[in-house]
Amino acid sequence: MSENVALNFVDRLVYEDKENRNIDKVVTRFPPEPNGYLHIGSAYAINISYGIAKKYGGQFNLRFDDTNPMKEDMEYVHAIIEDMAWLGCDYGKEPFFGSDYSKQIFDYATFLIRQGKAYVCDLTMEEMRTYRGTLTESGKNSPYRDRSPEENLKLFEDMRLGLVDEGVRVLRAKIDMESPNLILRDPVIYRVLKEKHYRTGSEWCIYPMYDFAHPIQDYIEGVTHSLCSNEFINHRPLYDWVLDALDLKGVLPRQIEFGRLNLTGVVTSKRYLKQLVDSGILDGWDDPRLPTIKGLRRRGVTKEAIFDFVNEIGVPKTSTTVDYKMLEHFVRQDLKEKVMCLMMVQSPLKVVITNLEETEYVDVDNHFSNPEFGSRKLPFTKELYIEREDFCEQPSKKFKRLSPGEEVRLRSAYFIKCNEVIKDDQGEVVELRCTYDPATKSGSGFNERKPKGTIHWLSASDVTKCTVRLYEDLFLEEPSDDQLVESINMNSKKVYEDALVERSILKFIDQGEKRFQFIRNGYYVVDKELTTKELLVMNQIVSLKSNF
RNA sequence: UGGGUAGUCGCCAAGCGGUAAGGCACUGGACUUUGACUCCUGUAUGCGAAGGUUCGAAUCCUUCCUACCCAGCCA
Repeated sequence: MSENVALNFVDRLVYEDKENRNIDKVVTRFPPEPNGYLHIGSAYAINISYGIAKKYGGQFNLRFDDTNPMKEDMEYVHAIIEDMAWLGCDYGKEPFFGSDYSKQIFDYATFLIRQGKAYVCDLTMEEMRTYRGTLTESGKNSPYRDRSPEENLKLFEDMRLGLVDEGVRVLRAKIDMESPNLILRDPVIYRVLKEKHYRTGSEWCIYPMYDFAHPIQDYIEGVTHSLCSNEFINHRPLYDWVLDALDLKGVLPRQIEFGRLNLTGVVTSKRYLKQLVDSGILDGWDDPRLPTIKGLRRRGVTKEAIFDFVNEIGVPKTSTTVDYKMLEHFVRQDLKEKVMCLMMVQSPLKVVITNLEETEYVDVDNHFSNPEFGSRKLPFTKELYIEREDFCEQPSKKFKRLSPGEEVRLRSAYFIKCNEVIKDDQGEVVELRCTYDPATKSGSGFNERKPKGTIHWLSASDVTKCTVRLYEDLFLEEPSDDQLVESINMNSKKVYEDALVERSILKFIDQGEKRFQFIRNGYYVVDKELTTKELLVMNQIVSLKSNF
């Protein structure tokens, strides 16, 4: 055994447990309910369980926790499988389904009944709430608590046969109505649900509750460490109670909880996500502003960046709210070495080089530091475009771009000097007349003057139009429960329909490149959904950092 | 007011009785044909608070304070 370098407290617990209980194969699992889409918080949870399994050479399962026919759907199963594949987490050949264990779980329930540890209860929901007591007052026993195993068996069978209506009777574990932990006050472990299940159809009309099903599912799969988020910490005694009451043999699973991950500027709960998508303000589950895996993917975030990010966060014991900037950092970090650098202008401003007649081709590096990316030729012509924001008629002293009478370098080309500003009737600048200095050619070593700055540009003869979409935080402040939709930052999406990008991008896209750095603008990805033969649509993945 | 979990820089987070790692963000500077990248630089005499034990405490003890979770026939 190699020396254990504990990554976090979960790792440490697993390591000790592995030694103490002589576990030779660590098995973990990720158990999503197929009632929504995976998101960054899921990736974080997956990474913890997957990471542990991988570290100990064990096994990692994907299991659909589908014991509630009211909420689950095959659509989500497919979506989750697709996202898992994209994330590249290997969970063996096939995913598992909790619903495949229906019969076994049912048999365990009858075992419990025979042991006198579970009973059928006729209390209504309201009555049960009353009997349960409160946080400070203990509960009292159900009048049905002492039914005989025989009677319970019969009643439970009636439930299974569909002879009992929903809400009329449930199966409860007989634990302790006086427990200070409300979870242990005779929890319901089976209820009647006559809804069609998306996989088992109407084969069953009773379904186990999470607290009963989960430990059994874990046990059946040989899961040794059932890692889940903090909200289940109060459930652990019940998890252990079930395992113990069932008198199971072999290595029993152990539940360990970790803190949830929250990100500033976004929400991750399925309920909120659904509300947002349903509001119609977003463009669906894969809206690039959403922290869903599909959204992040469409946004252009790489899985490498996601995993670097969640790994850096570690495994906290309490829930945390991490600054979104940290994710952005890892996105830039990942992309900067991977993608080529092209030039794009979001809001073009025409520039005419008055002293240039003949087109000249200049050599432009495809990457800011890595020569392996090669270079390309770009035409330097009389008519150019620059970024509207790179010109200012009355600049402040700190402005390091183009202004009247000042000189800047066009990247990889020449210095240009602005001599004349042409405006339309409204007084808006529509064109700049500039001269270039042939002596200042890029690479010539010219250093007699320093330009104000270096800006990017495009030749009017060598552009292709594209739509560029920029994103900001979906929420500027933590939204409250009832103000979720109202709290949406309506400026979170900005669309530039008149953006121009150098034509060479089309060639690179054909060669399979989807992500680029647009110099001085940021990292962008081709939007697969919106891009057509006629129209190129790009999403900004993340901007470049800027001190300006 | 019951039970549970947790409090280390603005945000994450190491630390596990020997004198406060690291990352993000931010500062200042160097470099620069991306105001990028990179590289330096600075940033908790302080670890929720107060006591105590100890030669020595973020680490052990006591009390207190704060936050989060639990009263679904959801997961």
